[in-house]
Amino acid sequence: MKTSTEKKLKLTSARQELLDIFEDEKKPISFEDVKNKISMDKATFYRNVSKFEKESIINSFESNDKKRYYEMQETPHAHFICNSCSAIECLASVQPIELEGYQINAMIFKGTCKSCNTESEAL
Amino acid sequence: MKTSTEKKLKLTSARQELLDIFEDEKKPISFEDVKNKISMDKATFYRNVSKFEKESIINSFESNDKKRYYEMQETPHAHFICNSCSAIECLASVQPIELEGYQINAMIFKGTCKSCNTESEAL
DNA sequence: CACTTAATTGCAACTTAGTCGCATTAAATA
DNA sequence: TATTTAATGCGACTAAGTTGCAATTAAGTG
Repeated sequence: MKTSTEKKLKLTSARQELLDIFEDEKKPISFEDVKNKISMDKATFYRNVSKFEKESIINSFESNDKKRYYEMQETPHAHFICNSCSAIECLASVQPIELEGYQINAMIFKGTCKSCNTESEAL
Repeated sequence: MKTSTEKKLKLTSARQELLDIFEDEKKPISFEDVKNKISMDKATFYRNVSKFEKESIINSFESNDKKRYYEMQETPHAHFICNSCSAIECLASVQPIELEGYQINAMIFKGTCKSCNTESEAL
């Protein structure tokens, strides 16, 4: 990760708090997911993740549930969103796709996840 | 498309209006896109697209702009969402991906589309 | 360290996509 | 055409995310 001076972002306590959380988490998280753990206001949360994203520190995408999910920008990988239980999984094994003329930064698959599949088979 | 009796859905004028629009459009549309063309209330729009989706008549997904997009469920295809201009394109050529244990119903790619790519190169 | 300044914060008010309860209306069926 | 049950319009509501503003704080400078 680049330092705050390189990015000309001040390293405030709110930002440190967020960076710690994002580094601990191994999957994308929404404001809802962290609102009880953090001490900052939601406006501060949103303003900071927005800045982090502009500086390429984190990535984000919208899920099925009208919420935006954020995660550290580390090794690029695809995501799977379950239409049944809304779980989000990171897919390390899926190879990035090439498309003439397009620059692809993210891949999202939707459908039914492993555990929801097994449940419905059991019926 | 299955008939309304098979689906036990009444074929109301609002539903006919929506089906006509979805058949005309060749790309996913949001409520915003059609609100001036339709005569029904927004609650009716949302209730109907929700029923259509349950009955597998249409598909939907969320875009970058916090809006949900709907389209007829015809030949399955991937979608591309441009992070720069928010345009949504249907990608007929992309082959569906298989993933052990998962059932994949939709594939979404995000990045920069052809025209936004060319624009930035021109600078 | 004290001083300055621009960036950041909290707060409250706001915006907007989508939902919900309810009384009214309109399909489908007999 | 009478009955029934689903569907509609309306208005009020919800919740994610945004914005303006005054107060605060990080970081650089002497």
